[in-house]
Amino acid sequence: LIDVKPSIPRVTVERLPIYLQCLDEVPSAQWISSENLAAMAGVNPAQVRKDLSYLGSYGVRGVGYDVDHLRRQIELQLGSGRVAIIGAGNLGAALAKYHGFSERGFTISGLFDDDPDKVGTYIDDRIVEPMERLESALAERAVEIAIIATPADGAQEVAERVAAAGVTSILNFAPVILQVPPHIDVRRVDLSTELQILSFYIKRR
Amino acid sequence: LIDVKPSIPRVTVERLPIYLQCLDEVPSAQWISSENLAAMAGVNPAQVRKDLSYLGSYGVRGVGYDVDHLRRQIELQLGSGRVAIIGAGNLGAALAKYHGFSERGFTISGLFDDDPDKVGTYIDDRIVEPMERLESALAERAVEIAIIATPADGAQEVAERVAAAGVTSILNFAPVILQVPPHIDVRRVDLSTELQILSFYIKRR
DNA sequence: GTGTGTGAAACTTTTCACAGCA
DNA sequence: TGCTGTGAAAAGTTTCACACAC
Repeated sequence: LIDVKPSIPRVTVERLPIYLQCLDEVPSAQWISSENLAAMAGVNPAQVRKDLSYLGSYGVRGVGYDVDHLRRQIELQLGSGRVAIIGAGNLGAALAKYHGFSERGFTISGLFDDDPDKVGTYIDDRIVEPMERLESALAERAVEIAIIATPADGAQEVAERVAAAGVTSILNFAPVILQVPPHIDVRRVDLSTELQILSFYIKRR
Repeated sequence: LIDVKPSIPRVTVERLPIYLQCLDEVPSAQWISSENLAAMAGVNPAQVRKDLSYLGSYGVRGVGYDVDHLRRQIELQLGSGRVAIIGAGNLGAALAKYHGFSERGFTISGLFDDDPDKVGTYIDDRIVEPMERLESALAERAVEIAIIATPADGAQEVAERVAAAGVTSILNFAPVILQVPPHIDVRRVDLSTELQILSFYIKRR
């Protein structure tokens, strides 16, 4: 047991998508320095170099990073996958119509709702399926990520159902803190929370 | 110059909305221990105590925290404010219809779009206003936070316009990294980014 | 010369552990 | 006795600064 930690720090993982987004604005077949990329991403150049060094040594000293190669390496780490959206209300429907997911390699493989008036209707050529089919559909289609876009009061139950169906990653838009077993990975997106944080700093100027 | 830092750490500010959300699930006129609140929030009890101690000493030794009092204190810190939504597409419209903002004390004081077909229409009894009126409306209504829900290619320009109009806090849903002067506070919500982070950890199990 | 890769230093955040108060 | 408030230790993160490769 000599050394056992080649793993990428959590904070670095959270910055990789930012670098990828910045690289999209740079022409292919070009080189970029850590200083330039840092300016685009709004971070320190040393941070860029350290972050990218976790992926391997892809830079060239005296030159910088090959934009295309770097983009491919980051995409390789972050990957892609099959997602299902649970809840076809305002937010769920907006997510179903959003095409940014597929640009990043994610496929929407299901859209579920418990409202009988919505089930069977189409949102942007994607049919709304009944909640009864949730478990079987997730398993059949090998869905890896569940997006919870239900109202607050249904979210916990949905989380338990998708977890029981074998999904281990959840993106939660419902304004509740989900209680899940430790092997389930939850990320939270809460709109009011973001406004509250901004508001905190407005008061302290 | 003896001591000059009573300020609340950034990470603590980001957790306060979580505690507030947890407290909403607890009956009023009750007491809660750091251990219970920590379990609900998914953090360590010592962290809860340290976070809350930055707000002052509101706990009672041997008993815990008064739920109502704690809720009021956190709300006092996080506050409320007037927000405008720029972009009335899928996402902007969903945000305009979302009632969670007002439950947390935020008022939507304007919804703007540059599509002449949308201007003048109503989304959930809120009228869509033309982009020409953006600056004057933000100033007149003393808007403090701008929510950018435009496509990627319009976002940077919108950020510059709202900044020029005096708004110093931006919640950005467009999938670009905004370039803004340092006194502007930007928070980013990017759906693909969240999926990519989840996907990274799926690959490493 | 130019800009990466990386140890070491500085700083931030989390967790421990226990004194102190109801 | 039970649980907070908080110094001090541990862990994690950022930044510096410079050797080294192109």
